[in-house]
Amino acid sequence: MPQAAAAIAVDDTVTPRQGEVLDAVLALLLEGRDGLTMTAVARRASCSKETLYKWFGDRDGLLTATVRWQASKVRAGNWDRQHLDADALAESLEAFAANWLAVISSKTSVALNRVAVAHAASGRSDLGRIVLENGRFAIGERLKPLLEAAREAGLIAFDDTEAAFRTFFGLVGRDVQIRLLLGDSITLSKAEIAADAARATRQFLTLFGAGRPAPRNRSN
Amino acid sequence: MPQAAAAIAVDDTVTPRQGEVLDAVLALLLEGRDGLTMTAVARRASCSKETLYKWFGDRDGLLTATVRWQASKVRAGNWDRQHLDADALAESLEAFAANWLAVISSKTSVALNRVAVAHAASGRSDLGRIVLENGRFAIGERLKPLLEAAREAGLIAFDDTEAAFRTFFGLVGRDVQIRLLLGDSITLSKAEIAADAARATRQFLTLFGAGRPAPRNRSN
DNA sequence: GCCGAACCGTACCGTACGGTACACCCTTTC
DNA sequence: GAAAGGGTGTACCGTACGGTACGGTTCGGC
Repeated sequence: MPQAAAAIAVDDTVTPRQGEVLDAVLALLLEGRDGLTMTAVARRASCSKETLYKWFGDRDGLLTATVRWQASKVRAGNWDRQHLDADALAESLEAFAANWLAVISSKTSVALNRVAVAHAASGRSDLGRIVLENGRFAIGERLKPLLEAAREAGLIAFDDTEAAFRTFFGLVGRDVQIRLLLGDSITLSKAEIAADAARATRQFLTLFGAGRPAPRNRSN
Repeated sequence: MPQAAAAIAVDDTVTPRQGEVLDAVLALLLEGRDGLTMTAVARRASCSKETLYKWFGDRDGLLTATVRWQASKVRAGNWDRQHLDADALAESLEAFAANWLAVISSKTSVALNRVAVAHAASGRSDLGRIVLENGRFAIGERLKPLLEAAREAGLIAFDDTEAAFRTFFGLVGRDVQIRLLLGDSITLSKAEIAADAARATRQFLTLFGAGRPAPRNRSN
């Protein structure tokens, strides 16, 4: 059976040793500077190139496995379904926003998104799709139930869940991701992330809140 | 004088023939598929590689000149300073939003941003900086005077102009740019762009409007 | 103790591409 | 009409990198 690579492509069963290899790819990746060659990966992971090709098929397979590997690490926590009142909603939204900001501003996310963007540019857009599904769309699917539960509880009002989510997405992310991808050296401290998450949540509730809107804030 | 390239790097004086070459780069670029080699550019532009190197120094110089060339083409219109009332403000904001959406969703912008992102990944981040300056920051500097004039006219209220702009940016762009960069095949028709621009403007005025807020809209 | 499988390290191959050199051509100038 | 300068087309070089082959080593099973 020559295609051990297929096993990795189909399910996410990764042996510990393979995990080490993928961690080496990640390490190399966020070292940046174009260092991501197959030879470099093999050296870093102390394995042979032949093993890399046996396990992952080719360079794209290795990158794909790495993206999946990283995605499998960051399955973030969910929200608390019962007793959803205004405070709990705001808290959950803030948590989502803060988590999302922390993810997109991490070096790992930036590096992986850059690779995926470059990959998408060259036609075969597998990586782009995978990153999108595990990032933008995954958080959408996780957040939408909260939004709809909050709507049913009469806390917020909207017609189109997708549109509401996209607005939230925009309020949270703003220009952060594109700036980071393009190499702008902004750094988000934990405090800034918390403040941004709170601001975005306030703004979102002002736009979509059903009862009396959240207090207007003019700064930030 | 061996460095004709320096002349292009410093000012934007581009001869018609050089413009043709840069247009060839753009054409090749949005054909995608990794076709952007120096040989391909030379063939497409019917010039010799030697000329390319003489004019632009090296591959990076050619890309940099291309980005500047494209940026010099899209200097968009400004707004009308006198008689700034609520309607004029909304109209100007919508025009900004629509223009910005049209730009970022164009094939050219996507292709150039992808190149710049890949470039930023490899350390030397010249292209990323240039794209950022001509995109994200340029529109910021053009929009901020409008926001501040509107504030002085008592139409909107905010403390931090930059923060207000970033919120507008987020409301307009949402997830469009990252999805396009990652290869998601969303297309924005003129009607959708207009609708999005109107929605973003309504939402922005709801958040920052000083008088009675713009009418809440629950759909879209 | 022997076998085979898995794997490491490394040498090697082919190719693509950035960059250079050169022969030829066309136009302008004196 | 000869010389000079700028440009085209092409052949060429060096290298980096994806991918393969192979000898050597470790280790589990019998």
